Amino acid sequence: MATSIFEHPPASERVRDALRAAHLYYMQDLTMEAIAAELHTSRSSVSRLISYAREAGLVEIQVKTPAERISTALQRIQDKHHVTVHVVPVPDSANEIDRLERVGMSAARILNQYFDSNMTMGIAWGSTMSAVSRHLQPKVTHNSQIVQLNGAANTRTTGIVYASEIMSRFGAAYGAYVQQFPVPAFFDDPATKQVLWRERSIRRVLDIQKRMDVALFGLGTPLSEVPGHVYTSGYLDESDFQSLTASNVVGDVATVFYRADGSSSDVPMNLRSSGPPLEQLARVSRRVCVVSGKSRMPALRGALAAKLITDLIVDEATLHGLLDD
Amino acid sequence: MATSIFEHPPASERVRDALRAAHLYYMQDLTMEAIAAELHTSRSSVSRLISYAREAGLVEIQVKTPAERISTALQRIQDKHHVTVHVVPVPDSANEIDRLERVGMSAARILNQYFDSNMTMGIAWGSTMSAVSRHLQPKVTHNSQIVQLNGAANTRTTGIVYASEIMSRFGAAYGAYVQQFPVPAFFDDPATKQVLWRERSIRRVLDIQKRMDVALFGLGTPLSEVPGHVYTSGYLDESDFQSLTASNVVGDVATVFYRADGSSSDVPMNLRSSGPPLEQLARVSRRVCVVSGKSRMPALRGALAAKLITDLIVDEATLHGLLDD
DNA sequence: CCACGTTCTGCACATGTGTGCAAGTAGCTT
DNA sequence: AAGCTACTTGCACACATGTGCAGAACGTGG
Repeated sequence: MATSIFEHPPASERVRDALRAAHLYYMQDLTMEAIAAELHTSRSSVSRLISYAREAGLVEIQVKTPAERISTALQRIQDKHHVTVHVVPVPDSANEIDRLERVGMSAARILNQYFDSNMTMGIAWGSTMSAVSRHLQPKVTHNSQIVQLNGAANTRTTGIVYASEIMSRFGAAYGAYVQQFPVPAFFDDPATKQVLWRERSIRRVLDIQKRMDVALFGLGTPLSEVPGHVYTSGYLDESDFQSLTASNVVGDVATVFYRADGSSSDVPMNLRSSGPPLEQLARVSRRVCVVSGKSRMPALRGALAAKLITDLIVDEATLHGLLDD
Repeated sequence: MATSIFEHPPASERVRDALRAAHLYYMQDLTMEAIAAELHTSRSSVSRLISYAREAGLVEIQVKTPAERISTALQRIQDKHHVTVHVVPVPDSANEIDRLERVGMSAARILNQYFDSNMTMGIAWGSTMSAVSRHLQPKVTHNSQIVQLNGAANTRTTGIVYASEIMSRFGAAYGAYVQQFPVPAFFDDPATKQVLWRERSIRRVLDIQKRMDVALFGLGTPLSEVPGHVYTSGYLDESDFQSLTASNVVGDVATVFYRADGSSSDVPMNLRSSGPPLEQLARVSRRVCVVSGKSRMPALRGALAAKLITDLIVDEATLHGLLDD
């Protein structure tokens, strides 16, 4: 009876039962009542077991759009940019907050198809990533890690709480090791960055970033009336904005800026940014971008032009704007 | 308003709505009530749409056993025979009929992970395959085909109705082309088989069989008190049974017999069988075997010894018998 | 234009599932 | 052994979903 020394019996028995209940429920279409009888327990316990199975990621549910259901306009976009588009249905009446929330939830579910054991996922931070992180669907993985793509400290706060909260949600959902990146989002002086980038502790993180299998990011935009987190929370000052405008920047990924044509070289701000150069990002084999809201459309067009995206998760209305090109 | 000339509007609009409803339900966790409001329809219609989405294979649900939950005994079996085992939970109290039904249902669901567009699946026939066929989960595929592995005619009937019913259920579930194999299960004279096998119409089918990507089969057993379909329905006569006994046969796959050690050469009956030689079967990249009931255990041991199986779907009780080796 | 059969819709009810709560249980401490 | 906390269980109820049925909408053919 005294078995608590082992990790197995207490929690593991629960997993075993949950697995069995889930199998009977989803694979054999038994009702919870019937399952309760088989497991010699009450129906409510079965309900809880199945909830647990879902929450623990023992059950995977996906909605698949048959290829022939994809509109030709969308097909053209996909072919042109070598991108897989996941359309998130959101009523036109929804406000930006709801929209972001729902896209985030869908993105979180879709993500589970792409992330698995032995993988490294790089993630940016921002309002979009925050939304995604709040809806992550747990999934058991081993030997996987999450690495932060760009620093979050700014002149007002260290940004640690905000970014690390996002990071740790990812870590918790996948049981992955979390690698933070404790540097400012932007350096005041490019030289400081150069120097710091030679530090071994920093290079360790940069190396992990270079080897990541999946990159997950939202898009920032300086143009919108509802700008991203970066543009409102003390990361940029007036001269920075002027610099971005002068460079014709339309958006950013992990605080690295690009123009409408997708180019990002010669943007002075990028020399001071802690995010990965976009050429490097483009070498990651899967690059998942989450976009919500029409205000991000110019940024999205630029990101597509820069070939930054392999998988795009976007709300319906924004996508429709894109189709009109 | 008059658009019924096109194939699109009538049925396709339904698919579109079903897809949207399913997405909102499974990916965004909305209640059917909320979805009804978004789609401007009643809650009951949404319930029906989502049912339809499930039935049409637009939604895929799978229960995944985390690797660390697999018992070491099972792990040993898997490693030894290079096989992936899917355990189907069935209460010990269940009778053989229920057991078969439930294993069949689970097998049908699992199968969807393995069969997709541009694939050819070979299937045997028998009581197990019949059970599987009755529970197939539809899935949209293109350019796929189902090919019958062995003939079904016998001295009493042409077996066409029985086997072709199984076949066509598979075809319907996957939208696949169905290739029947209109020959007897066993020839009276091996020479007849040799001659027929040279016919171009027959060789076409044999060629398709050789190129199949997935083989799906149950196991026959001559030993059981509850024998498989082949052993009870006029396929074999008294002398055939004696021949099998003399050859120490423990089971068959698609009416090709093997011994406990997995060997199948020198079994005279096989010269007259219409099924694919086991050496040929073993070259198929995925070979899914469905087994239900302890009576099939000797047949299962033999099939494992013959390395016929890459994926085994088996009820819990039968598996436990196997683990005691 | 009407009569007919078919399909679709929403209502009302039946069934199935989720959850707050109180009682019970197990492990641990004193 | 009693007392404590943390967790689990089943009940009763609230909520969510499935479905038979009657009427509406649609398409078809007379």
